[in-house]
Amino acid sequence: MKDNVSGCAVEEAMRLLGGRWRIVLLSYLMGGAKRFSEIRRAVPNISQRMLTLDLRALEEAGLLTRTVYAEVPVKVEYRLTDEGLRLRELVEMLRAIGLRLRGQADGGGAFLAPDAVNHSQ
Amino acid sequence: MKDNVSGCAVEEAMRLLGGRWRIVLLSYLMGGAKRFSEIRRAVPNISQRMLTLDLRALEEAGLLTRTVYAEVPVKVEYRLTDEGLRLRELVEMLRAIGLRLRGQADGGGAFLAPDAVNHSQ
DNA sequence: CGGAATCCCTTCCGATACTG
DNA sequence: CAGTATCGGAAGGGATTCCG
Repeated sequence: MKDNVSGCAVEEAMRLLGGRWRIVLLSYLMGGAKRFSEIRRAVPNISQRMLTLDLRALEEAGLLTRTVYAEVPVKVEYRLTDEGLRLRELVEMLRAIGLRLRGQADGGGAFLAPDAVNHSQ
Repeated sequence: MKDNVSGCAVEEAMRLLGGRWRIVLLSYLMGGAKRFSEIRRAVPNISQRMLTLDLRALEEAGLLTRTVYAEVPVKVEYRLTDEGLRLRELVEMLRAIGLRLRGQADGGGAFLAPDAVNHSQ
């Protein structure tokens, strides 16, 4: 029996973004539109299955668009919508929190630094 | 061990806060220290079990403190630490996102529910 | 190239019963 | 009052294989 009175908005937001990878994907796409294989290379730890599922979920939520180019090798491009781009602040805040909770300056490798995310496509 | 090049910071943060209730609990505690039964009443949908587990996890992460008063009816008080209070901005942002997502929800049941856990002090 | 389908394991989460 | 213990279902997530 569902009773979303207590669920409040926070719960709904977490239901969309609370997975292991979704915010990571949003973070990467902050740098501009990417194709499937690019994302795979950038986020090697995610399985292909979860990448597809998460991208679809984010698409359905209106945070990104998926464009299929019917070329000979199929090309699919993912691009944040205006709505998705609004989450940049949230993404950076979560990253900062993660770093602070661990009490270190890991930096997470390449693309997660605030400025590194901004490779202008 | 895993390489974790793909966004360890965000992943770590989501691992701590990504559950269904934890940010809701933090949200409620933003209004000041509360005791166990108070939280239960404020967030009726959470099971006692999850309430205990989540509070312990947040305590272990240093986001709140748990104080036991050895009175006749035992009293336990939960209070956000300085570190926990820093998450207010994140909580507010997630709430805003949840509300916005709700407002533009397409198919999956877009009804408005009151935000019962809005204790933004 | 960018998936979809299948299988299987782990984690999350709720209900219930019991305790200091 | 504020837990703990135990069980079982639901959901999340990974590996592999097949397909247009």
